[in-house]
Amino acid sequence: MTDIPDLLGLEDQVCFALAIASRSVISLYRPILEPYGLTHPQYLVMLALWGREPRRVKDLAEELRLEPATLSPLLKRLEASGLVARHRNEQDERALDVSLTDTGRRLRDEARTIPPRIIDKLGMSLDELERLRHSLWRVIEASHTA
Amino acid sequence: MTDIPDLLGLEDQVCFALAIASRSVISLYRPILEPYGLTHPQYLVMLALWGREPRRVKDLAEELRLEPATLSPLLKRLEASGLVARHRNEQDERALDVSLTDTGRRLRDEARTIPPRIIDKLGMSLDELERLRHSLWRVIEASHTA
DNA sequence: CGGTATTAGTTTGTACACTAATTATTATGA
DNA sequence: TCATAATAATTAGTGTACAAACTAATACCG
Repeated sequence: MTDIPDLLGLEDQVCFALAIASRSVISLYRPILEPYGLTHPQYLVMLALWGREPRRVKDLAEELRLEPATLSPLLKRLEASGLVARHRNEQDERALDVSLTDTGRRLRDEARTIPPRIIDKLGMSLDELERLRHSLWRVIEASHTA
Repeated sequence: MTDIPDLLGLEDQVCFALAIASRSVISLYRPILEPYGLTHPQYLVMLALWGREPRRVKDLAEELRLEPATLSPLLKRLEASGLVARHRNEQDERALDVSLTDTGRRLRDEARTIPPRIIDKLGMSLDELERLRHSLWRVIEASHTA
């Protein structure tokens, strides 16, 4: 295996760049989301529910690419914040219907300012961000066929 | 604010794509790192130390873009695994010198197979991955001037 | 020189991400 | 019909990432 190029520099690793980029961008959201009492993962859950509700836990977990084990306490905290309600489904008592409260629905209007503020903070063109986003979904898909 | 474009679709968010891409790629490492008894963050620490040792905690934290609060228990566990040693610096007793053990140094040889295996799993060209990596560092830098 | 500010690393607390196990409900097939 | 397999969501356990607080050592400046 002497012909394996030495690719062990930390900054050579795409996984390292992905991890740092993810964390760095998410850290920009923190001060913006804090006044709404939301963490970034909670914000993503809200985005999913603003898009469509009511939803099953399993359905949300799939859309958010999370394990239900992660989502369960996350939803619990959102419910405790009064943004989300969870009710046992009547047709299938194993399932929960997760929906927004009125408060949760109204929050969408305020949340509309968030993406432009982040884009502003980054100072990158929409083109560039769009290209990045596409290549990210490219690698996500590649990782699922691996 | 009626002229703010509605950018609240979950999949429109670069941050979501970043989070999922990061997690997805990192999940590919898990079965590969498991036989070495390493988690992905621990692997990154090892990469940093293989690059240069001994190191201060603060120095490692900066290179890994981690908080010392995160790195401290992480190093503790690596020390417990026998891969890393931590000694109080003699010139400045506040500081630790973090170095590899012989076992830790030897692990580098086995680790050389890891990046090619991941690249193989992803089935993406080196060109494409390199372009991605560059744009990721681009956004990392942008987030730090924000 | 010595009191105070700063620094290095750790601990505590909270949230999250994954794996494994658990409980209750529903689907399946003999 | 009924025992068993599968499913939905939760809980428990481990590791990690960040923020705040803490302890001990060093730097600084009057």
